[in-house]
Amino acid sequence: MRLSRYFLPLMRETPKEAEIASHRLMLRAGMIRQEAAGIYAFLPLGFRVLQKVCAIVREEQDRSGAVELLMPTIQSADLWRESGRYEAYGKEMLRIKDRHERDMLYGPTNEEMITEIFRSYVRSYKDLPLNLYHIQWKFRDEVRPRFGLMRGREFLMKDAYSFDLDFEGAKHAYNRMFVAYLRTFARLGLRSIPMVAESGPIGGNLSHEFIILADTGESEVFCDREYLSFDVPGPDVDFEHIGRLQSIVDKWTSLYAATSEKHDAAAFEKLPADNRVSARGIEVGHIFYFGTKYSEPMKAVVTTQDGSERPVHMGSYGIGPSRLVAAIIEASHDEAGIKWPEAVAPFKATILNLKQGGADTDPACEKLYAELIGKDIDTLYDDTDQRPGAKFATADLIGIPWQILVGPRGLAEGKVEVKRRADGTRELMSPADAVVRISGSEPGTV
RNA sequence: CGGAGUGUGGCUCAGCCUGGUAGAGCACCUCGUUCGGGACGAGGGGGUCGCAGGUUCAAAUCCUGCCACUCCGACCA
Repeated sequence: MRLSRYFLPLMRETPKEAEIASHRLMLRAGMIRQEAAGIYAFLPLGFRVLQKVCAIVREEQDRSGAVELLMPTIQSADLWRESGRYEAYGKEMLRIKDRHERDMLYGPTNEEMITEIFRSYVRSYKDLPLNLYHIQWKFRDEVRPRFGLMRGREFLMKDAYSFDLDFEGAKHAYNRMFVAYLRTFARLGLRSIPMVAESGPIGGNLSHEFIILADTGESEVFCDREYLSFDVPGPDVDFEHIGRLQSIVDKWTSLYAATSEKHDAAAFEKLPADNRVSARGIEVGHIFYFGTKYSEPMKAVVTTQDGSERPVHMGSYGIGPSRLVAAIIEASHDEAGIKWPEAVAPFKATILNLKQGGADTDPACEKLYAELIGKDIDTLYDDTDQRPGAKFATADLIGIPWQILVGPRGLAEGKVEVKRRADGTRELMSPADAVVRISGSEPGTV
């Protein structure tokens, strides 16, 4: 992409409403625009990142055995009356009437609808287990939206719903998501820690929040330092193997980790002092098992082997990709701007023509640009007539991982300078070596 | 929902107390000079001062109501 043809409305000054780093940087980098309280448009740069986050979420959901579909944002109130939640949900639910005065709503979540879909088609225990998910916009009319995308009213959510014959099956479904979440966040360059969350009406311990540590996190969290060095399951993890999956989950739930609501100060004090991590955290995922809470009232039943009917055991599993975009920035930025992990960077590389219009720099940039595009590397070519300093500032602000500086000084020796945004390293190399270096760089780490 | 604030050009803000022709910096447009860490000169465009009512010869400024947004607290991917 040539910057001169792109739509990248940068801001040099910080809009006064933005208090936290991710909000400030997303506005300054031209990623989002607020349209109303807690409601944002994704501008091209922000949309690219959002799509990359979604792609990774999707890949890991698919890998774990979940099946994607897409449900609508607008739902009928009747469905919610069946589950009893229409009255219970309160003012957070945006209620709408259509032209025939029918009660509709903008979905804050989809348990009812997925249960309705499931019960319409599934009759036999042989069709289980099943996990259906979608990535769709949600609306929750929060009393007080804040922190930009971190706590918006409209937000993108990946929500998955599992259906199993019994508790044992549901537990395996839960474990699949547990491991898929560990992998998803790791691929996004984040270290997530599963923390015990409020369990549903069924009880037990089958509810976890996935928290990432960040100084500007919204809640206080406590955990054992050892979590920070745990290995994340690799891409070859066998999601069908009940025992192996369980042992991974057991390991990741063996140590102390809790949000402030579930914090047990006495248990925490028993850890060696060096192991006590007390920090701020951002919730980026939440999984829970809720048994037959919806399947019973909504009659989502299957016929079992002995011919009887039984309500299915369900669980639901949420990740907020739009919040994740903000969370990644909270976890990785500096004074100059965002430092994207390569896996989600809007562009992998940028070429900065330090003398636009120069007899030597122009053709050198064009050649580099063509080579990177030829290698299918997302590249932003800054071909504007800005001064070099402004180009550096732009590249740093929007956080492109690899910056290729093409100026007369280097070119005189047949070199360009390659800078890595995440760690600030710089190298002088030939343009051909720069292309090789960037195309061969390790993705997924900061 | 309780508390505290803010609305003046695209952005950051001054002007309001003490009413009298709407300002600055950045951004934008034109020309020229520049070009390795947010350039310089000259010229130029752009604002129903959130909305409605009131007071006044006269309202961005004073009064009343409304709306929007932000921040702090209780709730949530």
